[in-house]
Amino acid sequence: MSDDSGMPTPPGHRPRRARPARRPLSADVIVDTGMRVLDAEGLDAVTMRRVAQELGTGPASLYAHVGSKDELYELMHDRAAAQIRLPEPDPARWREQLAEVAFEARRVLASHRDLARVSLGAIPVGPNVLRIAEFQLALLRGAGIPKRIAAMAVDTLAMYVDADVIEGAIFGGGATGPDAERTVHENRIEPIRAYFNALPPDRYPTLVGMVDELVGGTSDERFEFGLDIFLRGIASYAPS
Amino acid sequence: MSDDSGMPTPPGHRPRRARPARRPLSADVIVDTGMRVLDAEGLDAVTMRRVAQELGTGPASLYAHVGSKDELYELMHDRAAAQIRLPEPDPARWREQLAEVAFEARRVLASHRDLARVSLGAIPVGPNVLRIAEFQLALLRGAGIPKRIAAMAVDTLAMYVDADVIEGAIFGGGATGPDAERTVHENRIEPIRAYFNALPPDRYPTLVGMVDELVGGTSDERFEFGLDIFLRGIASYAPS
DNA sequence: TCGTACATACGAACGGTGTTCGTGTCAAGT
DNA sequence: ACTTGACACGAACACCGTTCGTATGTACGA
Repeated sequence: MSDDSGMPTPPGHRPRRARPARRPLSADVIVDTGMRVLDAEGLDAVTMRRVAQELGTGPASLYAHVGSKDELYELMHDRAAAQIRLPEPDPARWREQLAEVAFEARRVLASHRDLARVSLGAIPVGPNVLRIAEFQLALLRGAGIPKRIAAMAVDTLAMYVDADVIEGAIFGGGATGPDAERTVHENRIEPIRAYFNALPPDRYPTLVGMVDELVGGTSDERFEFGLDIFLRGIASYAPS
Repeated sequence: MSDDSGMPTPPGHRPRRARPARRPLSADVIVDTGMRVLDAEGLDAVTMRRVAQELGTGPASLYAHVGSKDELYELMHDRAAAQIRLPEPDPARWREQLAEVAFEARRVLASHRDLARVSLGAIPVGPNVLRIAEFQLALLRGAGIPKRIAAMAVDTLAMYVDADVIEGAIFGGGATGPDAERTVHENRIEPIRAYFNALPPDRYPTLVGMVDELVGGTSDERFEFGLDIFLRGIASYAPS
């Protein structure tokens, strides 16, 4: 990436365009730019106009390479799914490996702000999301889980990961600084605790007696809790 | 509801307004109207302008009663939660009752199109969603489930219901007619099956061998499957 | 009964959105 | 050198959430 800003136009070099040597537009650079905006400002900031502006052009230019905003979102989702690393399959350790993949998928998805909103309720079609599904299905089938159960398990597992990331994204909000956790706690958690504590105890007797447990649990704890229950349940369908 | 359309204005009755005897605007009628639009055309159709138009006024008038569109959405969500019927608590049947509530919540949420998108990732604050939470917590605590586990369980359960309804909403789309199921099958399921069948078997060997199981399972089957696993997992934390 | 004060209603506008159309421009093929 | 076809993009359309200032009807005090 050379930086020619500040250089005057050489004489005789009639600029062939307003922006000389324009970068070739393509679906890839559009998705790239979308990911940059996403990571910096969240999914709602990823608009056609914003991405076009970032590329130094207008929104109409994008539609030659991306069918619609939703299609761009799906391409971004598959791009993110490409970052999910899969271990070498080891059928003997299928439960551990399924948990590994779930954690890894959660980590990657959560690292891209609220991108998970796209994947929840979207039918997996991209090559990378299918790659994950194939891995999980192979693991389950290798463990002797029936087809019907394996199919439902993969669906439910993806749903669980997506939903958890979405829930986590409404807190964090994306600010990942050194004292981000403290700020989040003060600004988000504390008001909720106060609200719950102020609830009428005669109407919600059990709830007000559990405020600490309700607002206190870490997102990681809750994820691991649900994942463990789910995997134990699946294991009950395995032979042996 | 009388119908005075077609009647001329009686002489001497100067209309006090352009729309005589205007109905009083209030948060309640705004939420009512929002629910009507939601049920008819889906959440995306519920815009400030659309609701205002339905009420024969402009969008600015709504802001005297509802703080923002998001607040309207939350009010609508709580209104829907009011329709969830809870059984008489019976601690001895806590597992069955928890399943009952989950099914009932799913039924009600699904009957309002994609309203579930609002509730996923929203902190429960409305009186009606808190009423559900209180019921579930009381049931779990009554069964001897530890506070920490019970808190995570209701969180996860609500998340599961919401995510399932959202996933279901991208199919159905809301069209609930006599032959709706057949149409959905032809227009949505069949293309997906075709796409999966056309996938390269060398890259996705396990997946292409399970197409029927992947696209075939009913939404109800899958929900019951996950719910059963989850409740069995929770039960393992109960004493006895 | 009249005048005033107040809460509500709302027209108009601001700055944004996704998407389409028609035109313009470039580079490769003949 | 000329044609052709793909791509870029300015302008516009029809929406969106939200705010501001003004108009209006009602209730109340004098």
